[in-house]
Amino acid sequence: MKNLIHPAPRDISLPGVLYAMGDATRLQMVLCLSQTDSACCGSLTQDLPKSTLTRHFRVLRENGVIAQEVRGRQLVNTLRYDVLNARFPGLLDAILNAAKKAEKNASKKQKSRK
Amino acid sequence: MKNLIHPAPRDISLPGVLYAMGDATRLQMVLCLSQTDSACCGSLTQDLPKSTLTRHFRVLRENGVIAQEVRGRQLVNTLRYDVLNARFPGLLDAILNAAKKAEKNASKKQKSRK
DNA sequence: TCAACTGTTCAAAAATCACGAACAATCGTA
DNA sequence: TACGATTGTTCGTGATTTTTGAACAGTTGA
Repeated sequence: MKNLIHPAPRDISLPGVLYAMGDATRLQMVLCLSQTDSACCGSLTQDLPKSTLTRHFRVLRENGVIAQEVRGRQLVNTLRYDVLNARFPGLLDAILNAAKKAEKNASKKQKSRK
Repeated sequence: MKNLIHPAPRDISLPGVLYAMGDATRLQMVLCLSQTDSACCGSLTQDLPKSTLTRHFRVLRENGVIAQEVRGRQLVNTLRYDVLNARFPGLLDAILNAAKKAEKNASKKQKSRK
């Protein structure tokens, strides 16, 4: 019933990946997936309406950043780590490291973007 | 007369940087600046209207990716390489390397994003 | 079967983006 | 100084994208 489109590795574009992660909410999602490998990020689920989350996950998926798999009545999201790493070596780690650092700083003091 | 706002290094946000580069045109600009260190990218200047270029450069500047300096009647754009590298180690190189590779592939065969 | 749960779709409002036209500042030259 | 050419900005409008609530659809467990 679900038609989840995932781009093939060769169809993952660099601007697409950067765009997908160039949003504070989505970056948080990716960071969360990289650490917990869980289906969903509970902390975000509480803050934003469902339809907004649906869209953010779709953007991440359509740009090749995550994979989504139907499991029962919920969707399991996983970071396409190996695929991304093969296609853009070092990129994901650099982003994740920077995001982790930024998160640590933010925990001391609130920050906003742009 | 010009009021060119440049964020301080500590105010450069990761989502902001990714967002700024998450656009094919702007990524091209950054790649161009990384290679030629010239004021402007001639190939782009021809394709897009001036007002659009103004906006793209502004997005890059306001998100801390480039610096703009008035020199006579033109603007000199430079990549804030050292600043970005200090703040997000490895990130810029990973992006630039990926962009270079993508550019090479694109030269054989036309590609589009998203 | 049915209620709870998870997520999608749809539509409308808000925000952002692209771009042409008019404008502003600077340079070189007379 | 005056003027034309050059370079880039600002503004307004239409197009596109994003957000979000409300209604809907599929799955699970009792």
